[in-house]
Amino acid sequence: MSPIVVTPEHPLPCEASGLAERLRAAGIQPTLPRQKIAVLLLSAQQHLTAEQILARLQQAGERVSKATVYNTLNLFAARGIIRQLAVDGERTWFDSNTQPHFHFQDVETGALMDVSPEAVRFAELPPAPEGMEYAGIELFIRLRRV
Amino acid sequence: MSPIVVTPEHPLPCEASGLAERLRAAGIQPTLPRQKIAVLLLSAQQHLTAEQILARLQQAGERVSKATVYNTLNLFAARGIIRQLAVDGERTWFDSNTQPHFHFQDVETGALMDVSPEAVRFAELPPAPEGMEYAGIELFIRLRRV
DNA sequence: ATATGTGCAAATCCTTTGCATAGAA
DNA sequence: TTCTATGCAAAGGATTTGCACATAT
Repeated sequence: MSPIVVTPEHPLPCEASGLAERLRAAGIQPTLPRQKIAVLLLSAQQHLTAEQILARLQQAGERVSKATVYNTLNLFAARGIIRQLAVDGERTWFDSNTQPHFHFQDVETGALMDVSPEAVRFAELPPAPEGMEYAGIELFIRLRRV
Repeated sequence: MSPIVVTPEHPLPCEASGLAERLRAAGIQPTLPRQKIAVLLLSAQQHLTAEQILARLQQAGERVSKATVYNTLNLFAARGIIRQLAVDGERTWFDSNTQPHFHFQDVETGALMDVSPEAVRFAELPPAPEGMEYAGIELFIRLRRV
C-alpha cells in the first residue's frame, strides 16, 4: 500500500456542496466567513496554516479578518471537523482529514504528507499506565532527501 | 529516575561529574551558565521547557538570563546532547534523553513520559517516497484518565 | 429582539536578536 | 589580545482578546 501524497496545490472550488449542512451537523452556524474557510480547507485532503488560509482568502478577494480565521479554525477543530497538528512548534497546522492516519514530514521544507493508517501496523504497543487509557496515537515519520 | 529538586537549601551540585567533559566532547565551551543548565537538565531523564529551566535556576539563586537559557538549549540540541520536542505547539520541550524512544502524553496536563523503544514494535511501516529516506520516527501516545 | 459572529487593533506568550559588557583562550 | 558568551531590553512571529459593529435566527 503506497502512502497518500497530498499536494497543497488545489483550485478553490466555487461551490460547497453540502458544506453548510456539514457545518450545521457539527453544531456550527454556517456563516459566510465560515463557509468560505470550509470550502478552502475541507474541499481537499490537505494541511494548511491559519496564515495560509488567510492569504488564500485575501488572494481570492475575500475580506475575512485574521481573528475570524483563527476563531473559525479553532471552532472547527473543537467540533471535530478538522484536526490540529503540532508538528514543529512554529505554527499550528490544520488537517482537513479527520480519519485516523499518520504523517510524513520533510525535515527540510516542513511539508506534510498523509500516511494511510493501513500502511502502519504495530506489532507491539506499551500498555497505558494505571488509571489511564489511550486517547490517540500521533506518528510523524521525518524524511530527508537521499 | 527522579528529577533533581533544586531549592535554596539544596543548591545545584557544584560539580557535575563529567558534565564539563561531555560538553567539551560535543564541541561546547563549558562555561558556567552552560554547566548550570547542563546539571539541571542532564542529570536526570526528564522533559523541561526553557521557562521551567529558567525558573529553577532562579529558585536556586543562579543569575542566568533568559537569552542564555534559550541560546544554550538551542546549542545543546544542535550539538545533539539534548533533543527538542514539538509536542503541542505551545512551547518547546527539551528532552535529556537522546536515545531513540517514544512518548506518552497526558492530554489533560500535557505531561510527558518516556516510552522505551523496546515497548514499541512496528509490523509494518510505509516505504519512504521516491528520493527520500527515513530521518526519524516521532511517536506520541496521548493518554486520558479512565 | 436577542444571541451570535466579525473586524480591528492592541495585548499576550514564547522565542530570537542587537548590542554593549564580561569572560575564556 | 582576540574570540566567544552573557545580559538586558527590545523586536518578532503566531495566536488571542476586548470591544463596538454587523449578522443570524
